[in-house]
Amino acid sequence: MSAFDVLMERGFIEQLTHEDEIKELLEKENITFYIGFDPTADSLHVGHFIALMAMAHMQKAGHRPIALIGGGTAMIGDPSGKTDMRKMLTKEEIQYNSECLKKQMERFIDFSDGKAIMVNNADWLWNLNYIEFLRDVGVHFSVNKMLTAECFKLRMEKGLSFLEFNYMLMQAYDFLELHKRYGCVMELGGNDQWSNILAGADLIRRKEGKPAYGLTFKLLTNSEGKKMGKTEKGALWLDANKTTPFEFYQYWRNVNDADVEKCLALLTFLPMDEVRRLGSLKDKEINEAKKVLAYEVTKLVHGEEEAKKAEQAAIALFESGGDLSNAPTFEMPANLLGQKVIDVLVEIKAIPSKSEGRRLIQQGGLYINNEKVSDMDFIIDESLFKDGEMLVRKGKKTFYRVVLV
RNA sequence: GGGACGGUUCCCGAGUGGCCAAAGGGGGCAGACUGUAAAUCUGUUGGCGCAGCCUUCGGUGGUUCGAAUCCACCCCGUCCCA
Repeated sequence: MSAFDVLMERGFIEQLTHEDEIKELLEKENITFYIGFDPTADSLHVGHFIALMAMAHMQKAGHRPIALIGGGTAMIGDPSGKTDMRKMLTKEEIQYNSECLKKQMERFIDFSDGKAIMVNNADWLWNLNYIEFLRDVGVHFSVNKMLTAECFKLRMEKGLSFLEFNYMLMQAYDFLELHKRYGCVMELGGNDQWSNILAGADLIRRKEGKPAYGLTFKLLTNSEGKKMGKTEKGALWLDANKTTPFEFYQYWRNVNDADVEKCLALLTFLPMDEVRRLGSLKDKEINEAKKVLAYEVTKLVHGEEEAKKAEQAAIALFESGGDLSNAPTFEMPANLLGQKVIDVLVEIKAIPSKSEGRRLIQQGGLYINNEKVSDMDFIIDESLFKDGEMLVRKGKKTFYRVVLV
């Protein structure tokens, strides 16, 4: 089975520059392709994870991936599909972020023995000569055409700075550069990158007279078409310090019934027969599929050990039994004993403000050791701790293990 | 550079001297119903020593008993003209 068939069957593909040619190419040859990641934050998130999965599938099929870190393009900022210009990052921030992304990617892709390449476009973008670049690359771009590009549509209403307008040229130039250096013939990316990918492929055809291809992935959306991978705290990060393995596990444990199969196909390596079987489970049964999904994705991102811990914690909290020690934990200094719940919870940062705590109690959403707290002045004392720990529950799904220290 | 219009609480967006912690929607949180799902319904959504008080409406000063609302200057954005 070729990489093309795998990506198609698992539902990765949204658009292709040349469907038939790409299909044939991926069947008959081992190619070099690239995916770019701009270091706009110090961690990758789920959106990037899809791309990494696609990269891994391609690599398994014998193709050579180039993971490009956009240290240069992050200096510009991609306006594609965004309503406003992003905050400009400093060179230092970008360098720091680049290092973080690099470490994360090494966990998913095998870079040993030249099986994959990692590059940073800062290496060639930071020292570009403006005049040379304009004469060399700029001539090949039509402003008229760019203005009609989908990726700028939103910005034609709210304003687009010249800085960001240049992003497309930078990315196109990357593709050309990788083509020359490594014989890279294909760029993959999220569907929001379609215009940029086309620009790069066009540039190679014009300047080199050689074919270049592009392919975009479906954005991870739920059955209502909304972007997935967002939590109340923002993105669902791959970094354990930004999104804990338990939170990460719970996110997938709670996906909509309708999205389970799609997620299994995109985010795990389970065989498609198994994916389809799990996806076809109905009603309560589908919870089994969700457990598999949560476990598998967490395993890929955080490793088997963390995945098991997260699973254990979930069993302990929701099904009773299992090992509680892996549940999210807060430490409570012993000198807080004798104070009101609200004060204690705010102090250990389990809730952000006392007003919120009062609201919780008023609405009957706070439990200690599974008993509802209805008294605003409820006192936390030592008798609540069994073996030095107490279980606080906020609403139905948020649990904290509080440990006395 | 000239002119027009804007900058409101997490987001969108009403408010144009006191009745404004500020309509409405989105999102969030909680409750009911459930399957740790979805949909639906209800409540809630600045902080605190919570029948009261304190801090918020781009910034700084001013007018006024009283300003998100009026005035001055400044900063930022969009549009039109140059």
